[in-house]
Amino acid sequence: MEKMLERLREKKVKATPQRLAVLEYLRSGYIHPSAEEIYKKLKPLCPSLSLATVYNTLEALVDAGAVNRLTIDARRTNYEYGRAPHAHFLCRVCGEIYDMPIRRAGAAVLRGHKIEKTWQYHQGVCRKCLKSPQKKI
Amino acid sequence: MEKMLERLREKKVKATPQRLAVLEYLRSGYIHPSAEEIYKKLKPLCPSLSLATVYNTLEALVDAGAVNRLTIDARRTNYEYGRAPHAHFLCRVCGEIYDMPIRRAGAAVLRGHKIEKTWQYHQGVCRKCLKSPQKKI
DNA sequence: TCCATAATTAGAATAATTCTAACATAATAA
DNA sequence: TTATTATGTTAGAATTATTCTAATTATGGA
Repeated sequence: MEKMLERLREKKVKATPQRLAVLEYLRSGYIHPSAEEIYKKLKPLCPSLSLATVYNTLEALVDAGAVNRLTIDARRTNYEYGRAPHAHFLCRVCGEIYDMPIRRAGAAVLRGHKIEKTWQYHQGVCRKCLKSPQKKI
Repeated sequence: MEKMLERLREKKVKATPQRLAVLEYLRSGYIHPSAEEIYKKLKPLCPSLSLATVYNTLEALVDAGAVNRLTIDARRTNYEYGRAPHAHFLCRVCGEIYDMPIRRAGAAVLRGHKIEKTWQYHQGVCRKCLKSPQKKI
């Protein structure tokens, strides 16, 4: 946690109570909540908290590398504490997200979950944008 | 294309002009448009087309296995023609999506694109839902 | 402590997606 | 073919996740 605070300081992200609450909540388990879920969970503990702050905070924490943004579920964006790289599994019945080991694609059962589809997503800067000096990268 | 029509017939998906137009558009290139983009492209060719139909059609085509739904970009859902499995790359500067070969995670340059982050997503039915007989799976 | 900057807040605005209900079309039965 | 039924299409309204706005408040450094 101390390391994380240092990392935030380096990125000029102020360690406010709201941000620490969000970060601590994400760190508290292998969970993948949406912004709304985080807000509902923390609101009783931090009554002044607003949903906009949760969104702002998540953005700041993602930018600082402390939190991962998951786009596995088209209905909402989910977030997790930034641990070692791993894959994710979304249940198409209940919507639950599970952590998974990274592995090659292919239908199978892994950790008891029936895998029906697999995607691999990369993000970065494309070759066009790498060449165009007008946009800040 | 004939194979695809058969597959649709099997799934009881009627081959309407709107559906064929969407499928043909997706098949016409290695493209990853959003519902809105598909609508704007096809509206001049098919003036009665509505955006709701594009959404309905995409849902039917995804269910039939003819089209893939991509959740790489949190701002919108993208779609592609169902070809052989491959990975995707999202440029964080311009938002363009590129097809990529499947490979192990790790930062690198691939096809000229600078990869900064990688995710692997699986979808299916989780072990809990596999066991619960009340929900239809 | 004071100050400048950055963060928080509530509520309004936006935009992607889904829903609704009327109408149209296609498939099936008679 | 004609009638019947099921399915698909449509426009516009509704919903909902997310972003924006502008006023207020808190933070960290001097």
